[in-house]
Amino acid sequence: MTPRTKEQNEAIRTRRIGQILRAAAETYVLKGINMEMRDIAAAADLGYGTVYHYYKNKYDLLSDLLNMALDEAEKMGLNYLSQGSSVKAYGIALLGRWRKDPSLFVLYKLACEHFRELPEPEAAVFRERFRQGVITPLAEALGTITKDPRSDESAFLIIAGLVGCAGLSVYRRSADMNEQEIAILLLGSF
Amino acid sequence: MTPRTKEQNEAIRTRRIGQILRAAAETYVLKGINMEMRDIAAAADLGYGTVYHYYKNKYDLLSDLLNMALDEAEKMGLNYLSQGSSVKAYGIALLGRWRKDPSLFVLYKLACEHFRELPEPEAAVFRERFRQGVITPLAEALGTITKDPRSDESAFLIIAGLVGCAGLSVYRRSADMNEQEIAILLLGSF
Amino acid sequence: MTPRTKEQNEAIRTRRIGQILRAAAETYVLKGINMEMRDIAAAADLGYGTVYHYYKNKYDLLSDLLNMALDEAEKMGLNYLSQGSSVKAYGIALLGRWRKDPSLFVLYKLACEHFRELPEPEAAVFRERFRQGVITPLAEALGTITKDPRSDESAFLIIAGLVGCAGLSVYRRSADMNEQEIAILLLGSF
Amino acid sequence: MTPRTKEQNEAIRTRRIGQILRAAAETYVLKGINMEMRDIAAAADLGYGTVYHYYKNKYDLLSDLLNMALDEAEKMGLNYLSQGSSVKAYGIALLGRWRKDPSLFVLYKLACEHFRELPEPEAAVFRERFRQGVITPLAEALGTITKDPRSDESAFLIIAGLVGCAGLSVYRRSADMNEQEIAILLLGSF
DNA sequence: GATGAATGAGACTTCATTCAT
DNA sequence: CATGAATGAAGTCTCATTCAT
Repeated sequence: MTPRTKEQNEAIRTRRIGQILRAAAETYVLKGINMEMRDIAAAADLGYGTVYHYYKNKYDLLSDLLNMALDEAEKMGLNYLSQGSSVKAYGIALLGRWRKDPSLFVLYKLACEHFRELPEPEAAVFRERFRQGVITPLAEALGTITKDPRSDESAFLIIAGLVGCAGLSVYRRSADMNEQEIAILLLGSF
Repeated sequence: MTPRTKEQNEAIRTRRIGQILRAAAETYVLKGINMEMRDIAAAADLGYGTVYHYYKNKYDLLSDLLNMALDEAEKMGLNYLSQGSSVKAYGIALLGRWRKDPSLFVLYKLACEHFRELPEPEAAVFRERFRQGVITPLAEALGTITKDPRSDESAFLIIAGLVGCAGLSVYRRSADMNEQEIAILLLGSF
Repeated sequence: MTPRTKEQNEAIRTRRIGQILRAAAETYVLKGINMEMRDIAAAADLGYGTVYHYYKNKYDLLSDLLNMALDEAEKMGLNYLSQGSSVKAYGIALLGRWRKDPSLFVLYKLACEHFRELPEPEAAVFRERFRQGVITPLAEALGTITKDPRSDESAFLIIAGLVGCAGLSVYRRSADMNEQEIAILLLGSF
Repeated sequence: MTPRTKEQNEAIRTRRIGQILRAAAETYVLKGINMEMRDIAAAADLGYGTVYHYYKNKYDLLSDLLNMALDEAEKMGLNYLSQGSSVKAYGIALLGRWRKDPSLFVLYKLACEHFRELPEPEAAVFRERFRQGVITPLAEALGTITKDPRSDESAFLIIAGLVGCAGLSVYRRSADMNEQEIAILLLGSF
C-alpha cells in the first residue's frame, strides 16, 4: 500500500537530518550566528525548502544541533571523568573531538558565551543543561567540590581557555590543530 | 537659536562619539554581531538618527571602534613588552583592561575569530594589523623569534586562551573577573 | 500484486473523489479560503500526495466542488420553483441542504461574495452560471420578471440573507440550525 | 532640540494609522483574508516598510482595525438601542455605516463567521467582546431577555441576515446599497 | 492507485539607511 | 546638531506542486 515503506522513509529522514546538522555546524563555524538558511541548505546539497521540511525555523534547527551535541558532551564526561581518567586526557580528547566534529565545538563555543545569541527562553535551558552535564562533572573531577557557589568556576575556566585556543584553528579551518601546545599551555598542571 | 561656536560643536562631537562607541561595545557584548543600530542608539541614550549623523553606516562605526581599540592595544604592547616587563604582567594588564573597557575586549575577541563576521575586504586589513601590532610583539617577547612561519602561533594561543577565559565574566556582565585564577591557569609558566 | 479490474479501479476513484470533495468542503467551512491541501488530505484521511493524484491543483479541486454543487443547486431550483412550489418551501429546503451538505453551503457563500476570492478568469464563469441557474429562477418565481436589469436583486437579497443567517450555525459546526426562526425572519412574507 | 516636536510626530502617526486602517479595510473587502501587506501599503500610498513601522505584522494590524471598529460598534449600540430608539432604526443605521465605512462592515462580517480566519487565541477575545458589546445589547432591545442561553441567537440572526444582504453591494463595490429593500425584508416586523 | 520527500515561487518580516524637519 | 518617520533590499518562512518509489 505504501509506496515507500515506513522504514525507508525513516531512513531517509535520519540521513537528511544528519546532512543538515553537519552542514549547519560547518556553516556556523564559517559565518557565525548570521549563517543563512540558504547557506546551510547549499552546504547540505539540498534545496532550502527541504531544510524547512525538517526544521520549523532557524532556531529550531540550532536547538536540535545543540541538544545532539549535548548528548555527546555528556557521554564524554561519563567516559573520561567518572572512570578515573585524568583531566588532562579529557581536555586532549575534547580538542580532538572539536577538530573532527564542528557541532561539538559550536556547543562549547556558545556555552562559553552563555548562549547569549540565542532567543532567551531557550538560552536559559541550555545554560542549565550545559552546567549540569558538562561543567559540574569536570568540577568534581577537579576535586573542587566545595559548597562554594563558585566551585564550578575553575572547571568553566579550563573549558573556556581550551575553546578560545581551539577556535584559532577551527575558525581558520585548518586541519591541524596545535593540540600538543594547547595541552601544555592549559593542562600542564593536571 | 544662538549658533554655537566651533569649539562648542567640536566638544559635542567628541562627547557624542565617545557615547556611541561605548554603547556599541556594550551592545556587542550583550548581543553579538547581530546588535542593531537601534540598540546602540538606545544604549547611548540618543535618537537612532543621531548615530548616522556621526557614522555613515554600521561597519563604519565598528571599524572606528576597532581602530581605536587597536591604537590602545598597540600602546599596551609597547608599554609592557618592549620595555622588559614580563609576559605575565602583560597578560594580567590585558585582563584588567578588558574588564573595564568592553571595546578592547571586543577587538581581541573578534581577532581570535579572525574577524570572520566582518565583511571580507575589511576583515583582512584588521587581521594583518592585529598580527603586526599585537601578536608579533608578544611573540618576540616570548623569545620565539624563529623564521618558522608558525612562530606567532604560541603568542596567539596565549591571547586566545585569555580571551576565552575572560569572556566568561565579560558576557556574564559581572564586575568581578577571576583574574588571579586565570593568570595562574594560563600564565603560570611565564 | 493481483491487478484490479477496471470496475474496481473506477469504484475506488469514485469513492476517493467523494472523500476529497467532502473533506474540502468541511475544511473550507473550518478555515476559509486559506485551507491547505494538507488539511484537506488529512480530513479525507489520505496522504496529501493522493489529493494530487485526483486533482491537478487546488483550484481544479475547488472548481469541481463548485460545479458539483451547482448541479445540485440547479436541480433544486427546478424541483421547488418551476413546479408551483412556494418560495418559502424553497428557502426552508435550502437551509436543510446547507446544514447537511457543506459543499452546497460553500457554493452559496462564495456566490454571495461574488466569488471574489477565486482567481478571476474562472470567477466570472461561476458568477454567470450561478445567476442563470439559481438567481434568475428564483426571481421568476418571485414574480418580479420585469426587464429592469435589477430584477434579480431581490432574489439575490433573499439568498444572501439566508446564507448570512445559516452561516451562524454552519461556522459554529453545530448540528442544529434554527431553521424555523430564520424562515420566520426572512421568508415570513412569502 | 527636537527637529520635529513631539506633537508633530504624534500628528503624523495618527494620520498614518488612519490611512493604513482605511486601506486595510478596503483591501479586505476586495481580496478577503488573503490581502497582502503590499496591497495595503499600495492602497495607503505608502511604502510597505512603513506599514511595518506602525504594525508588527498582518494580524496586529487586523487586530487594531477590529478593535477600533468594535469601539464604534459599541457606541452605535448605546446610541440606538439604549435610548428607546427602535431596532429598525438601528438596522438601517448599520446598513448606512457599513456602506460608508468598510472597517465597520469587516468587523460584522468576521463576527458572523465567528472570526474563524483569525489565529485562535485572539479570535476568542473578539468573539466575546462582540457578543457583549453588540449582540447582547440588541438582544435586550428585542425584549428577548430570557435566561435561555440561546436568547442572543435571534439578535445574532438579524445581524447575520443584514450582513449577508449588505455584502452583496459591498463586495460589488457599488455605491448604492438597496437599503430600503433590505430593511423591508429583514426589519419589516420590528 | 498511494504516498511523503523534495522543492522554490512568492509572501512575510527585519533592519540598515535615507531624509525632511 | 538631532531626530524619528519612511523605505526597500535582503532574509525568513509557507505551502502548492512535482516526483521517485
